[in-house]
Amino acid sequence: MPQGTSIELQQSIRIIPARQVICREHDLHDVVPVICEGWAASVITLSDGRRQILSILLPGDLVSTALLFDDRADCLVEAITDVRYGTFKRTELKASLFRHPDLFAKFSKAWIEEKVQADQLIVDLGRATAEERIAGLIVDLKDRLARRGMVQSGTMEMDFPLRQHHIADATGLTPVHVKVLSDFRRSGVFKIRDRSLTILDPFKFRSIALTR
Amino acid sequence: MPQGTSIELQQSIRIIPARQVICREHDLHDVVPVICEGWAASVITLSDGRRQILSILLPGDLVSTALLFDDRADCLVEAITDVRYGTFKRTELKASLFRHPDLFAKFSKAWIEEKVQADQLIVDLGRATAEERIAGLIVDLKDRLARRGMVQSGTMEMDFPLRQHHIADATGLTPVHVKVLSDFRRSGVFKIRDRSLTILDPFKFRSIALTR
DNA sequence: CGATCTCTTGACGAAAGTCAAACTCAGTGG
DNA sequence: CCACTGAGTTTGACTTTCGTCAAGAGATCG
Repeated sequence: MPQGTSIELQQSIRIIPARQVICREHDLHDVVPVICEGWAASVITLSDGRRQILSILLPGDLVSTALLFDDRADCLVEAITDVRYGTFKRTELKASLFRHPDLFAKFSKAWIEEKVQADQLIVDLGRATAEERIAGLIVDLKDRLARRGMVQSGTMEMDFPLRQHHIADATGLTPVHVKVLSDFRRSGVFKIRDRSLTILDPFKFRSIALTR
Repeated sequence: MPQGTSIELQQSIRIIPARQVICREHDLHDVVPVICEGWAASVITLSDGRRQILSILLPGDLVSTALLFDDRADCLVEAITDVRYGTFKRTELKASLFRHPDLFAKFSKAWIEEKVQADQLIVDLGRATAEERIAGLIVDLKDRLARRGMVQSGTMEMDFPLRQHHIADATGLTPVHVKVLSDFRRSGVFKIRDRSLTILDPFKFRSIALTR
């Protein structure tokens, strides 16, 4: 969200290798992390090992807008790829929010965006079939990457570092049941190779995903 | 959230009978509604008729914190019972948010609460069984009602105006499959009668709901 | 090179959905 | 007072979707 947030804010940069934890559930933090490079995921882990990904974080994403007003993280944040992220001091960020109305506007937009994403996921998990969920996840990622200029406009190709267990955890399915993926590939909707996804039939693809 | 929000804010009171719409998806509003009395639900409707309840609104609830910064409602709000609600002018409310730090604090707390609720629902829909979802819904309602002093402390009895289709829409199940309810009643965990629910075995009940 | 991830497939079972019928319970109007 | 209606609930038989388990085949990485 904070492209062009060139205000006087200090931020320190950190790097985390793939699969490592960026912040833990119930940890206390005086900083707010923002992803600069790589993919991450916020995930809830249940006592019996079941996992649910709440959101996949892409470059430019604030880990959670709630962290601006609460120092207790409410979920685990894991790096999917190697991740470079910056951290803003909460007190400073909060203070400058009041001093800079345009920053505040950007922030409230990020928050609404976050809520819309969450609501969409609720509908997907509550009412969509396995096909619809997976198509929905990929359409969503494609749109968000496109907004960042991270989809090759000609070939519709993009980075796609997700493992099947990521897809399963994000869609509420099991890794094995992601055999729907194979069906998609066989029917020529998209292809995945070398951690990279190409959409072959954008129209058909979007028609599978859930429409409101 | 706004108990004790005794600032100079104007609010007009409206009344809506059960089953009527309080605000429609994509409607534009210059006011922010707050439930004063009765139960309501924010719900997403898909083109083919599938429905998903995003949240059940109880007395004292802001319909959505996002409405403070966006005039476009992102979901339908329906009255479950007869509902009395107040409406604040957005511009006024927003302005006084900056003038009154304690109101801002209350508001950011409401927002975090809203996000925690949404995340919990995501986990329930993504990873919980039918039993766990229904128990989770009821435990959640019980806790929220208790915080409002709306549960009889001795008998653990509370208003419960939800129809089975509400429960189904809230848990991502079908009305018929809510036969799990019958199982619960048979096994003596709670009873429902005359739009009123009594928890008979609180401990067992909470142990069924999903624990993080 | 093992050792660990990762993906794929298939057989089987469990959970949840669909369809249909009967029953309850308020209204409602003759 | 009594059919008539319509929404809501309950039940059972049957189908579909998805999960579980297990095995094997590539990857990938020290």
